Amino acid sequence: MSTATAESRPYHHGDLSRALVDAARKILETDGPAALSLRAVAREAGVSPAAPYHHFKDKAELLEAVAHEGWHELDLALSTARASTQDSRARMTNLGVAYVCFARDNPALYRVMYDRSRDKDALPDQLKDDGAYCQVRNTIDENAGGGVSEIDLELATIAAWCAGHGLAEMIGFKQFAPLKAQLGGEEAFLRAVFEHLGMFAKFTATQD
Amino acid sequence: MSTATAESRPYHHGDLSRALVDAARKILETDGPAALSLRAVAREAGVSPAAPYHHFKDKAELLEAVAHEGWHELDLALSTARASTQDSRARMTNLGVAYVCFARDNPALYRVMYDRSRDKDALPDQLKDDGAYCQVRNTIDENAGGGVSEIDLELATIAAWCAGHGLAEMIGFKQFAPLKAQLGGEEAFLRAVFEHLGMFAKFTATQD
DNA sequence: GCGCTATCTAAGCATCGTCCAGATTGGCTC
DNA sequence: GAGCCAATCTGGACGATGCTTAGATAGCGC
Repeated sequence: MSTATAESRPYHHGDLSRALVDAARKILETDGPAALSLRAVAREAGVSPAAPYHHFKDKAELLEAVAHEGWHELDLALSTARASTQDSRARMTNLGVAYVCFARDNPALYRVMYDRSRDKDALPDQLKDDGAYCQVRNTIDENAGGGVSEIDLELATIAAWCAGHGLAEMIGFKQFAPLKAQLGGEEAFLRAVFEHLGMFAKFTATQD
Repeated sequence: MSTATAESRPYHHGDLSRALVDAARKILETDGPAALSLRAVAREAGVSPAAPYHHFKDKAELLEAVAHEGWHELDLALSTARASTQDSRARMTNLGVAYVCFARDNPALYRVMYDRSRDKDALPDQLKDDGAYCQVRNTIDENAGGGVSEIDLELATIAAWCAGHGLAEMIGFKQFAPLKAQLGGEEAFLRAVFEHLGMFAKFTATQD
């Protein structure tokens, strides 16, 4: 038959790549990373288990596409945070808080993003050029007034990024619950930790 | 037959739990986390695929045992690092370097350790009482001369731990290679990042 | 309107985690 | 020392997974 039945999709989907990525993200949000099988994605998209292989080489390549979207959305979140204040010290803390909040609000997506990175032993390349990593570096540079050596700037960015990632992975840990309550909520806890990090102390300590 | 053939083990292994954990660790080191199936572990231990279920409830419980050993060994590594110098500032950096080096030298084991933690949304409990986390907290307390509030001490420990974990997960990333070369090796790179973190700046900045 | 080719399905393979029924045997009781 | 219980281990099975292959379908350029 040339057209689909009332229930089923037409034989050719139209935009399966897009639909598969959307299905994957829906499963991630709903059931978490453990439930994210290629077959489940195909099921969610209403398509046979083999169909995805015409759009992605394997499961890893699908996850790569999902991760790519995640990094893009993280970019946006950091851009917003960076523009949120004029105070150079607060801006840096806001950036950190925004980073961790993104991970907290999209835990499964964030996990996929970093799992892919670890498999490749590398962060996505676009981060360095105009992405989230670049935003952190620029913010540090602005805070320091521009007179920082390239190597110091890079080290400070790495330090900040690692701290943010570590906190992002652990923000939900049960052991932190009492401290969060004591400090008046999760965001207050986050700010306190970031301020304790004293990162960029090298550049901003004299302004204290 | 009552005894085993020349090739095979006796019907009852004797200490299968131990052998299974060892087999799992061997597979982790040799082939990485992706190759770590329960069946492969059983194969490595020379036992049927169902045998492990008489010693561990499921695969997760086996991994839990592996992770437990990993945390214990991390404790030892940090103890050694902590005793390596009298200088309070250097001691803290040494602790961080030792942490990351452990992760670098046991990447698959470290991954299992944290994967288990994320599944439970908690670090292992013994860390708080007399384990690695406790060592970091004590070292910070010593550095600060003891006059730190409980809450500040906790925040600083969390900050340090998160930074260490973040760096541990990314130390192998390709993007850092040029910087490592420029600084004269991986350990020099590590020290530089940790010093840039300026963590505990709150407690030690005045000693600069 | 024809055919090329991208897209999709159906069926199958090896592997996985887990369970069950039954074989084996170490160690306690008498 | 004999006998039995319970812990341990095997073989086989089930459903699910990632991926491949052969063949069905249909959009699109000519």
